[in-house]
Amino acid sequence: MVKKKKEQTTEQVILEAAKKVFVVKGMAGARMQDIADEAGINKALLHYYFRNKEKLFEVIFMQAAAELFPKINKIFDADQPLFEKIESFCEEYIGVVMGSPYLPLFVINEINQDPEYFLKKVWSGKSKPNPAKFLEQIEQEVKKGTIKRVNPLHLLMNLLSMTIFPFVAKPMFQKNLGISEAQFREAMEQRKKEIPKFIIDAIKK
Amino acid sequence: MVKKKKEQTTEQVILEAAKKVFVVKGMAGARMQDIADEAGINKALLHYYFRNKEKLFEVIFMQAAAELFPKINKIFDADQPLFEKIESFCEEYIGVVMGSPYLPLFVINEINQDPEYFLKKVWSGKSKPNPAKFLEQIEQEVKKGTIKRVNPLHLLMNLLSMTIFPFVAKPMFQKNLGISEAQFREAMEQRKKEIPKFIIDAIKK
DNA sequence: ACTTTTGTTAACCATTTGGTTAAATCGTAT
DNA sequence: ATACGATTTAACCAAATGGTTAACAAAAGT
Repeated sequence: MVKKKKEQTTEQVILEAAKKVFVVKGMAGARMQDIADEAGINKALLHYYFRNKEKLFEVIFMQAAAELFPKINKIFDADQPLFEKIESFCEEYIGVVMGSPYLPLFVINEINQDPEYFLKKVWSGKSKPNPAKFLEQIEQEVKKGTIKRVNPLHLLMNLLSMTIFPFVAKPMFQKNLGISEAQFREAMEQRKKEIPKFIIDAIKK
Repeated sequence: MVKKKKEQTTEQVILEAAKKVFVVKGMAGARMQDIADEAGINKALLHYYFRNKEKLFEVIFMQAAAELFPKINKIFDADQPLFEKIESFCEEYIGVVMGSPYLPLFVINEINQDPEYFLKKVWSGKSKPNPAKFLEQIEQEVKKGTIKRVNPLHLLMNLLSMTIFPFVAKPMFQKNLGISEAQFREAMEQRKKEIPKFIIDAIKK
């Protein structure tokens, strides 16, 4: 479990290890000793760098949130036609999440554990996703008559669901459908194009 | 926290309390003392009825799985035209989950924690979902030319994603979009019709 | 009536776990 | 070399937590 490249600072090694453990086990299930072991260091050293479990968790959680949410904003707020926006969202977002497939479930899970904390800590002003513009854009297209009369909220939910859920339910899908790691990756790769096609087919007139 | 109707047996009271606590906190986060308190009993009595935490958890988890999975089977295996099947799946499944909105995340989460255990314990023969028939049916429709050339796997994923994910990400959606409990319920009620319409629009020729 | 079984409790125990301490070691500037 | 702060460790501590024990009460047989 230990790999200590001399190029990395101890703090980086700890953060990597903590991320690995927290993301898989969650705040409640993670053990400080496990993180120390994973980092190849002493437990006391862990507390030397990060005063306590909560502090360490906060860093990891914020890091994870920062990896997932701002991306959404940038795409939704972009100045782009609706269909292109949907395409680039799927392309980029699936790309990001394929790099860390366990992040979405981790974040969703911890939000569920304490939604208020999340609201305050993560979205205190800056990176708060603002889907209003995207919803507005959908409504515009409806009025222009370029797409069917769809409820923007449901369209947004559909887009996010189809993009994110397969990663959240990954082990379930794999065990149930007998899908290997490679096959899963391939399927997700396909979904970058499949989802936009599916959505556009559903809403275009 | 305590409500002890004399009609209920102690075991039932314990199971209800355990479900409440486990579903919200997860196996790792749940405390036996919390469950005892919630049930209004002594911690020792908890161990009298269920030898240990693992055993109690197993009962709750199996119960939760039994509440979620067999439903899927019955609908997917039914003898019904594809479009109707999609409609009745959304209608019934959203109905079920609205009754216990936290179950899906709980189950998904614990499956993630140990996929092998899940495979053995929950799907040992009987209630194992078998989407093969549903996938086959889609392929038939494609060959008949009644729907577009869609990849059945992706269609299945899309259906499940759109149906289940909003419940999994419920607090996130609520906090982000400023949706009240009532509004959420209303939106989910709409989705019973919205999702089938969306899917059918996407795939019908 | 009384004996046995079942249900329930308070007090206790052992282990796990987050966190601390004081001493040792390493790097670097003087 | 040596002084000194930053880093690292082994040993320790206190609280939390899962689980047990022994005594007691309530039902159920007899």
